[in-house]
Amino acid sequence: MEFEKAKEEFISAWGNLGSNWGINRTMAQIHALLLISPVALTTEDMMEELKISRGNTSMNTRALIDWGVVKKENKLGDRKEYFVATKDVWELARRIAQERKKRELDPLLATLENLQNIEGEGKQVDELKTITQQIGTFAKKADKLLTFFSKAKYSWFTSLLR
Amino acid sequence: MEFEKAKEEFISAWGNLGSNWGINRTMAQIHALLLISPVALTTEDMMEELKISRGNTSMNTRALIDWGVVKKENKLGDRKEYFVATKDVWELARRIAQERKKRELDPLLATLENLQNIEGEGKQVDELKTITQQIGTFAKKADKLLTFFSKAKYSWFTSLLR
DNA sequence: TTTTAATTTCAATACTTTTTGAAACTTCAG
DNA sequence: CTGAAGTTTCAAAAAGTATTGAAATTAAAA
Repeated sequence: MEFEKAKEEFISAWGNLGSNWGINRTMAQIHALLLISPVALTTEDMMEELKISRGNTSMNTRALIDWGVVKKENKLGDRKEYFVATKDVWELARRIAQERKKRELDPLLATLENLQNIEGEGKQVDELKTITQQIGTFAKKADKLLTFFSKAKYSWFTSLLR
Repeated sequence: MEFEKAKEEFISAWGNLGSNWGINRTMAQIHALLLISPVALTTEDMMEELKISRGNTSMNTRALIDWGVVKKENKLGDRKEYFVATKDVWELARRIAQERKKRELDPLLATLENLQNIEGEGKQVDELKTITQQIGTFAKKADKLLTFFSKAKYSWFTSLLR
């Protein structure tokens, strides 16, 4: 396969994966572009490659920096900002896990906590109590696992498969 | 907390969680409603409780059935269809993992496979090759793990935490 | 078979999210 | 300080997604 074609395919695949994950398409595409670039890129470079506006580029590189998967770089004697992605896939997975835990699991746990003391009795109440309790137990385990995951070494992940 | 209030909170929390996962809000809310209901519900029941249209209810219960987390039930001498959710949280987690693997990981693996033979040489090509290869390795491991997960017993999951 | 209850489909509409682009802002150099 | 290069913000527009509601379909009952 020709290089340009392969590059497009990769960027598009990463964009798709992102949008299934609640990460917006452009953010994922910028990330893909940085991942495969051997050098740091400027806002202009990204705008040009992905045909997106300056504003969009700015917002989404910032979001990537917030996720901790992209860093700014400066070059001496150059006023522009340059961006590079963390190339380590394991590190990337950890960051994503961490961020999603923060956004999804933590609020769920808080709500379930809040639902602890449901008043009244009867079948309906029992059912609600049972389910929230079960989900709570499960979510706490998932939480622990994700916390561990986001601090673990790659070798731990690999060893799970044996 | 009063029962009605708790019920609303739970349905709303589940709906939120869903929409962070690329599952639409209504689908998740119907699911929540069925999860906490001690009896099977009809389309009418769900429409009324969630204030949604007949069409919406129909589409989303069908989707839940496709995901394998809701089942139809019939009552003798009653023409209506009744719906129940799988109440087993572990079973639910497995189904979701399975479905998401199918939708996200499998297509990514296919694309990476497709990107195997990139023509040309130079830094850019090398970088693309390196990254796709790394992601491929990681994705294959994640795939194995998810496959295992979606077939495993709850006790396996629990034992991970020790 | 015909009638009637229930369900599904889908074009139109409402709603949500993303993207643009230009103005405001920041920062550095002269 | 002033001007130029670069970056960020945000209201408005575009694009994408979900929801409605009524017509079409299906299936049980009479």
